[in-house]
This record gives sequence, structure tokens and C-alpha cells, in this order.
Amino acid sequence: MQNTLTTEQSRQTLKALADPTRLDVIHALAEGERCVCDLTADLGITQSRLSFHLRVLRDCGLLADRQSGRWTYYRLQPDALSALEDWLAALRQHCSRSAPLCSD
Amino acid sequence: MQNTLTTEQSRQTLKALADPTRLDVIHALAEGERCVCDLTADLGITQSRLSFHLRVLRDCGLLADRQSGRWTYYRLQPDALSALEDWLAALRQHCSRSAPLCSD
DNA sequence: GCAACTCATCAAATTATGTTGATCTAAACA
DNA sequence: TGTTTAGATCAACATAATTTGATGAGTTGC
Repeated sequence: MQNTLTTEQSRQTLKALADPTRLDVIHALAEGERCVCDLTADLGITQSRLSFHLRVLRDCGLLADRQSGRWTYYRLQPDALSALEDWLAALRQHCSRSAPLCSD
Repeated sequence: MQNTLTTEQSRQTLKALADPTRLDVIHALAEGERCVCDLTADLGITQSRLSFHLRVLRDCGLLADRQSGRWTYYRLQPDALSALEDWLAALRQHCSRSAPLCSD
């Protein structure tokens, strides 16, 4: 388990997760991979809008895709969530060693 | 350790952490609490800009503040990071039970 | 080849976020 | 009381993210 996320990568992943539409995508994919047209129907959003969000999620490593004929299947990459958890844990540990400084 | 973050609260916290200036604030506070004017000097940013970001961080529970005379001291709330870690871990577990659906 | 289908991409419009500079309140101190 | 300081808030501006509708590239089946 190597936590090799840079701060910049972590920021991108945090930002990606901070959007309601993208969380919907993630939940929809929790059952298994799906093609874009099924996702479009599942989520009830336009194709180009979904495509935009899929790209954001793929760019930060949360999703992977696979071509098959004229369909593109997307699936989750849970390791990306693990990596973010590691980054967060490291940040918390860094923060937890704080001691009161200004006594008054 | 109760993970009682709603999705909306988690989204706010994720968004709060996804900003470079706010991460700078968090790192600056890792040493211990500081008043706003010291933070302004530490980070080299304007007072109103810092005030804006402190509010975002406080609103999602990552920071707490304390009045003392004419100074306001801010400090980290590492529990907010723990809660987010719990939320993330739950999401990952939800995602990890996914099985391939479309075989072809 | 041609028509229908899947999906990505683009430009334009919209919306959300962050920044700046000014103003305001409260505390401290003369 | 008058003045200075700390910090929040506001309106105006700037920038970034999202949405929409249109177009294009590749695939399949006729």
C-alpha cells in the first residue's frame, strides 16, 4: 500500500468527489461496470454532461474505462479511494500533534 | 467514533480541503492555534481573503475559533478529518463489493 | 455505401468560487 | 472620549467549473 499521491493529485480527487453528480455516478457504478448509455438512463442526465463528469473522475484515477465495440464501459477503481484515505490519514496525523501555542 | 457525516457535510469538507490556500491554512495551524493577524503574516495573504477561507474551514468543522480580547484564535479540529476518513472508508467498502456486470 | 447508434469534444452560456478594496463593529488603550 | 487595532462582512470584479446544444469520429448493420 504505497501512498504516493501528491498534494495536487489529492486536491483533484477531493474536488472530484465534492460534486453531487459525480457521487451519483460512483454509486451507480458500485454495482459493477456500465456503459455510458446505460449510465445516462440511470442518472437521467444528458450524454455530454455525463461525459464531462466521467472524464473528471477518470482523470483523477477514480474510474477506468474499457472499449468494446461501440460501447465504452466505466468501472470504479477503489484503490484511488484507498490512496486518498492514506493521504487524509497522514494529514490528520500531521495535524494531531498540534499543541496549544498561545496561552492567555 | 461515530461516523455521522451526511453526504452533504462530507461534500462540504471535501470541497474545503480541495483548495490550496485552505491547505496552507491547515498546515500553518498544525503547530498549534494562531490568531488571524499572525496567520495573515505567515501566509502572506490579505486579511479579507484569509477571513473568507477561515470561514469555509470553520463552517465545515475543520477549524474552531476562540475570542480573546481583540484577537481571534483559530485551531484545528482533527476529529473532522477522522469523520471524513470514516465516510471515505464506508464509500470505498460500498464500492469494493462491485462485480463485473457486462461480460463480453 | 449509407443510415443509425455510441460517445467524446467543442464553443457559448450559465453558475459557482475566490479576490479585492472599502466599510463596519468591538476591544483596548491613551 | 478619541484613536488605534483585530477581524468580519459587503459589493464589485475576476476566474473557474458546469451545463447546454451542436458537431465529429468510430462502429455496427442494412
